[in-house]
Amino acid sequence: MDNYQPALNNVFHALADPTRRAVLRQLTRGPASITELAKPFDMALPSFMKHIAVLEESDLIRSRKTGRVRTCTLKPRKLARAERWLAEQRVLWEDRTDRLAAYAEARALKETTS
Amino acid sequence: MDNYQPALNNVFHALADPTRRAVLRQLTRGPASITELAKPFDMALPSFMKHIAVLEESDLIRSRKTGRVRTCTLKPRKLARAERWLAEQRVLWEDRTDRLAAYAEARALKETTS
DNA sequence: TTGAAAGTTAGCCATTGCGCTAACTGTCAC
DNA sequence: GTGACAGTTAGCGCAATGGCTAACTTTCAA
Repeated sequence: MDNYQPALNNVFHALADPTRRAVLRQLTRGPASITELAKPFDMALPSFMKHIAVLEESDLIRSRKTGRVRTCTLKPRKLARAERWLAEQRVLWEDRTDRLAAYAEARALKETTS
Repeated sequence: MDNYQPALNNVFHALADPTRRAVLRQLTRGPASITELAKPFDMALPSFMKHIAVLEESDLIRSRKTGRVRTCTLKPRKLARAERWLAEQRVLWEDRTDRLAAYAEARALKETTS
């Protein structure tokens, strides 16, 4: 079932912000430093770093510091997990609508033949 | 690009709460009334109804009142959109890792033949 | 060795999120 | 028509979110 699943809480929360989604998208093109990632955004660095922290706590990215530059990398496992949860709901939903459609069809058929 | 996309903000925010995810899952089994949906949760009704409001504002469910009972229905279009966004990122990332793998392989081959 | 670059820490502020209780409005069943 | 049932409204409290500035640390390059 959907018992707790705190990982999903974090991941979906992280995804709920457009800045963070844009960062993830940028990281699909490869690793990047904080300032590189921050460049497109009209935002003070400390504010931006909070977004990075959220992404890292949700395990969607990893970051490693060498010298004075911190490099971020995408960590797509949790992204895949979120996708799987959504796909699962869709399947449940589709199964149900399929059954409904089949039922309706059977009913309609019975109607015409009776 | 990921320009704004306020719909995704709402959808991911809605999905970030385990109560709301559980409600969605329940709704895959078919429409249900508010009190029916609320039953599994140890929560006052007004609190629960805020969750319903969030789900409705994010366009993940629809609700309609007849008599004194309000019935909720899943509205899976936005769920599909969220899934698509995630799949898109995965594809971008996989493309990139494929190219990297191909590059590494080509390099390794060149190494052994030189 | 000194100045700029890249982060980092600390602290402030306004808004939103998520829970509660109390009291109210309709509707249904008897 | 009266009581219970299903939901709704209003308002409170606290923690988290998402932005800011100011000041600091560490590293690199000239």
